[in-house]
Amino acid sequence: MKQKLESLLLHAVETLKADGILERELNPKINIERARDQLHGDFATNLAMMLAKPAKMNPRQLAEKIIVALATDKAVTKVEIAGPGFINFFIDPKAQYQIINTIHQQGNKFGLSQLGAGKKVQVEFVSANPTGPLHVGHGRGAAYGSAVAELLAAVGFEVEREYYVNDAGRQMDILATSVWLRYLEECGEVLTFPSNGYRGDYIREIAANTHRESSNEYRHPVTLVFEEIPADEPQGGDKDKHIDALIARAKTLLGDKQYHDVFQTGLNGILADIRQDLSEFGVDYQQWFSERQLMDDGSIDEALTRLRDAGHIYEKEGATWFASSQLGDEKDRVVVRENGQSTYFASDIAYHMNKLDRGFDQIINIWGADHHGYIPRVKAAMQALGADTEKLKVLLVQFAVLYRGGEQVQMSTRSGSFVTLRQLRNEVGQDAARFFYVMRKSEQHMDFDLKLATSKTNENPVFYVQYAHARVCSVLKQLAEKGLQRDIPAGEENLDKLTAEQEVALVSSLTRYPEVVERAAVQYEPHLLINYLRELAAEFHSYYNAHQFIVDDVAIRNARLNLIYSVKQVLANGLNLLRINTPESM
RNA sequence: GCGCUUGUAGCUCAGCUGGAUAGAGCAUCGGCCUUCUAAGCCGAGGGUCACAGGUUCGACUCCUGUCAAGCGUACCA
Repeated sequence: MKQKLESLLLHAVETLKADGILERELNPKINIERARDQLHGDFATNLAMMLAKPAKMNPRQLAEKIIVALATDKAVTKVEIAGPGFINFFIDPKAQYQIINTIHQQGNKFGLSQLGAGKKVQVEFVSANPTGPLHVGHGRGAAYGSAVAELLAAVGFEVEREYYVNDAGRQMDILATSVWLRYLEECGEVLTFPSNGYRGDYIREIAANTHRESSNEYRHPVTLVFEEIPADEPQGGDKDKHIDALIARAKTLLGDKQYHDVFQTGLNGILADIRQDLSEFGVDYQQWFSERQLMDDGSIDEALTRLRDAGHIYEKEGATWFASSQLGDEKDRVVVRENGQSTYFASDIAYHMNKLDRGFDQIINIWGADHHGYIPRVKAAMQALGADTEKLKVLLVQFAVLYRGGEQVQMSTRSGSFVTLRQLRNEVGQDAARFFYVMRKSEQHMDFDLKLATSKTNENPVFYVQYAHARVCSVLKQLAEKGLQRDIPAGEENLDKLTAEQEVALVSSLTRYPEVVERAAVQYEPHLLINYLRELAAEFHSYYNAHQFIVDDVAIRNARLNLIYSVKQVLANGLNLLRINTPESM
């Protein structure tokens, strides 16, 4: 419909040019939007106001001329000038009603498109360090990232979902050592757990499993383990020196092979948990990409060599630096430390080189907002590698600030005091959690009161949308119980009987669905889809209360049933896209 | 200090990429179930869109400045 109006207007502009009213060189962008108010018809354009100045006419006069030049079209019943110079179009309801038939034909394919034309897009999200279970902060990235991925897939992109596993670095050593110390406790050793170790219960579980499976294989007496280890902070020492010494001790006492075993046990245990958690949350990945692999297969060396060859690398104070400040970053960054170890950033350069080599047309990184300062250096690295930085899109997700009954909940993986995603899912339910996370714009700071979310689950808007779906199902069930059947062709023939205010509104909303999906996908804003579903549900509930569907008049009955069936279909399509269930009864 | 993000109803948030009278949920108040699910509907009150300038036919939306909040500003990951 929009396209049709656009071409009508383009023709009108050409006519005016031919008549000498408009200058030949003018090439206006035709802007057509849906009218917000029904009084203003269905669509409106601001064309006359845009052209008023170059044409040296007042907008309303020009609008009149445009309308005169406009070719007539069956679907357009009325065109009028309004306000400062809007041209409003009123569309024949009959043309709009066709959407109901379209929805019947396309079913769960309605709303899908080929906009993406099969372009390859990678969406990397969550990628939380595997040092503990996912907490509610990660949940937002998980829900948002998967919604973005699903939307892109729906509009025809070939999407690959990826989780970057930070399985290298000091944090992981701390994790391995924490597991080992808990394991020693399982063996019966008595020790003071380092203040900087991971204290969560999940570490004890992993340690207990290890002990069950391997008995005392990794056991060493505590006296040996802590011999000449610098004091921990609570004992007046330095917590970092303390834990680093313990890591080194673990490596010597266990040897490479056994240390690696313990390390791997910890990593696998947590990763398995994360994987299961996400899968249960409706988030599935095609790829789990290991940071350690980049080190082992020489990718990091290769990336640095490429940067060096391109003249972006220099040595200073014993370290190796990437001259990112010349490519838009605030300052240069270390890639290889004085001690010879590469930095996390070096891994990330290699990782992005790898992504580029995999031939994606678009690379989307979804990061926590606390990483925003990181964007310029990654873009700088991509540019230095000779890539188009436009290929990379970083979407930031603000963290939710957690409250419990008005009091802020502090979260720290290290101390083990945090609310896990799993707890949240169990408390508020799968659908509510997903819906809630995606409901708000991703860059919006979010307050999340757990007490409110858990105590008043009925107020969660997800039920409102699901309820609309269930109500339609219920009507269709009632129909069968009354020995009646939905006559689809009869409904199609009588769509013009749908003249009630609520019916017109619903039909108009149904026609919007494909546009909403496209917009939500292209702008990476799944909350637009949520808003749409809430509006559609509201219009349906309103309709439900105002009119009876199973009426004696066969023509009206079937027309109405076709309409509400279409509503159910679109609600289901939208909820499915968001991986939210569509209950048939509630 | 500098940078990024945000500031809209009592609270939590939308506002369709510059359009017509700024919307919804919760909370408050008043109505609607002997007929398809009341997890619903109908209605009322509630706003200096942080503040001040600017850009133009028109600004919650764009620009500048001020104020406030969160985050960042490592040879941590």
